[in-house]
Amino acid sequence: MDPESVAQRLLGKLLVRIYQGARLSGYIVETEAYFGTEDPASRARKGGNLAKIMAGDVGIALIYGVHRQWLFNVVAHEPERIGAVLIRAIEPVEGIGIMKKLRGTSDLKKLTNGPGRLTKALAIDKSFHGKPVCKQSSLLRIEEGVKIHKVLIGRSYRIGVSKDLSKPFRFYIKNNPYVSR
DNA sequence: CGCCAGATTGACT
DNA sequence: GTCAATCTGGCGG
Repeated sequence: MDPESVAQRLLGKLLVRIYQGARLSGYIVETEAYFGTEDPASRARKGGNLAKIMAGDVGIALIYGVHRQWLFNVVAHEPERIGAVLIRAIEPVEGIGIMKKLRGTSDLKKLTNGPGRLTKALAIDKSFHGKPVCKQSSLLRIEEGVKIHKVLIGRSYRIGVSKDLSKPFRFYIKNNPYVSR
């Protein structure tokens, strides 16, 4: 399936991290789709390891490091193509106390409302790079969540990229307080 | 191994 | 709103 469709379908799903035996989780409320050579904002555009992973098996975690943060993506694309979905924000559900400790803040609204923030709150680092997120046994996985009605899904251009495509590829749940700024 | 751009965040005016 | 710290990844030498 193409990244654009997957990005929308991931909204409302539960992102689960098993951390020291405890469940940390949150509903995915904001995503962005990234492509291959035709996407000026994608690092896969220039080839390299990231492009290889983005062209490989779907449902694999891709951890991308930038600005001293880890950004969490899931590989998703059609056969013979390149693509991934960036998870930009989640709504905290389980293990909120532990997440606050990992993030070093008690402000619930700012706990996971950004790509770098949610990886810190869930203790996601490069050790998850290349690991599957669709397996029940995985320490980092995506489970069924709540169903999001189509009319509640907003769409905009991607955030923070210097050169975007001519079509908006950011998706978020409208009126949800946990989407990024 | 050095160089440089960048999918961010948090502090400060 | 503005600004700079800080490090990963790709590439050239």
